[in-house]
Amino acid sequence: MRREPSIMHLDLDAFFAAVEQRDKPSLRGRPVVVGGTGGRGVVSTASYEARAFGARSAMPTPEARRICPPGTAFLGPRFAAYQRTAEVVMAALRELSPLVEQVSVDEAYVDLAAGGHDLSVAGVTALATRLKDTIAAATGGVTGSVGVGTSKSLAKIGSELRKPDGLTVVPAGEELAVLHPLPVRSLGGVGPATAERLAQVKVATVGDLHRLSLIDLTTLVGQAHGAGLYRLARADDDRPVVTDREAKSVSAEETFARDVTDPARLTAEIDALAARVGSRLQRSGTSGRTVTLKVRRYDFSTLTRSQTLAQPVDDPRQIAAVARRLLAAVDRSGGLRLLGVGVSGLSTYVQGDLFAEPDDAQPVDELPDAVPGDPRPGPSVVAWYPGQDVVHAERGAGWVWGSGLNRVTVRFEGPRTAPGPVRTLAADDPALQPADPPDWT
DNA sequence: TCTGGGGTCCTAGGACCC
DNA sequence: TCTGGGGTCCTAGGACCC
Repeated sequence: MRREPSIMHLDLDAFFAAVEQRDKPSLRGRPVVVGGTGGRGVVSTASYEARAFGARSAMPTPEARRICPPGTAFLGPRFAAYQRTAEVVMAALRELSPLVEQVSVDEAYVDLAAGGHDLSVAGVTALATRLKDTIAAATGGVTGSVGVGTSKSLAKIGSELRKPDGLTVVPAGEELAVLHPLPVRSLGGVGPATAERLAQVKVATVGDLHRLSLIDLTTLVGQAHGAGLYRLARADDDRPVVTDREAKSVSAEETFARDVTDPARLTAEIDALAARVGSRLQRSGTSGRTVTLKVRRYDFSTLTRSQTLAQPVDDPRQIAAVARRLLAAVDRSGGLRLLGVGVSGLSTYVQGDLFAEPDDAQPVDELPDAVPGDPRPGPSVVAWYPGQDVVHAERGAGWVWGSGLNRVTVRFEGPRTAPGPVRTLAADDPALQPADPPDWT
């Protein structure tokens, strides 16, 4: 918590719908719902006119169609248009301070202390008022709600307080007076499950929360979460505004219009998802070691299966190969509603001869025992080409294709643009060397 | 005519290592 | 033939956010 209200939070109002109303004047003043328009779609954003009829984000679109009047516009999203508009807004924020943290397309924090501003209440109020005008003018009428406070959480709560087109400055010293009457759901990190647990011990407002001990709170909702809420209830929040965070995972998923059983179709879907993930990884110059498959069954039960590889991947074919194997091990009877493919454990792509292709590889019979006669399996990574070439060969996982005991089929990493061939090696091939001789002591 | 898609963070158990 | 404890990695699931 700072001594002056120097953190600003901006939240664009009903953003997707507002862009649609800006671009299509006939929609202005009318209920607009943006989101999936199919039978399994959900609402991304409802305009305020549509909210008056009960339409909400995350509501199934068919339900929104039931409750909204005739004449309501149901539109699929145009992400490129939203992105372009958001960039105009973010540029306006960067005029205020170099420290801008974009949290999503339509939301950002600004550290005003890094911008050399008058941080009095009057000063930040005038600043925020000018900003709102600037945004409306630059975007052609999109409005935003602004909160300014002594911490991120107070700024965010401030921007929620008077929506749409609102402005709230929480002066230093008034944090608890603002916070305590609010429902616990106002705090970031309190969703339906946490609110329900808190309700069971008669905690409804942040003020109620303030009366719980740290021990009670962590017992109720867990270590990290409890400690975080304990601090938030006291306006104790020193999280900095950070310019850019590295992505930790990349994923793509798809809900099918109707449940899918056909194995060929499922394979094709996995390939398509892996292609999207792989190309995004390659475009961002990154790759990751853990491939995750997500499956939602006909009954909405959802599970994930993941595998961590010896080396990071960004090649769609490799990602797809792992995802397909993971899918093979899950029960698909009854049909699948959704498939997803993700890559995590990201690292900046390692360039160079590490991925060069070996020019020779020969067939053989058996993997070496790590210790002759010892029944325990050898190390999982069985082979490295001397020098630059890497062989991924893991028993029972990774790049072993054809898991017979007597031979191992190994995929050689090729250059990024052209993955190497699949070959079969034998254990007495001099190229195969245990990477890490085990130490049984 | 049920419940998207893209993320982040946390927890818990087991394996493994020292 | 008795057995601690900490740390890290991996997997799976859950809560939450926009």
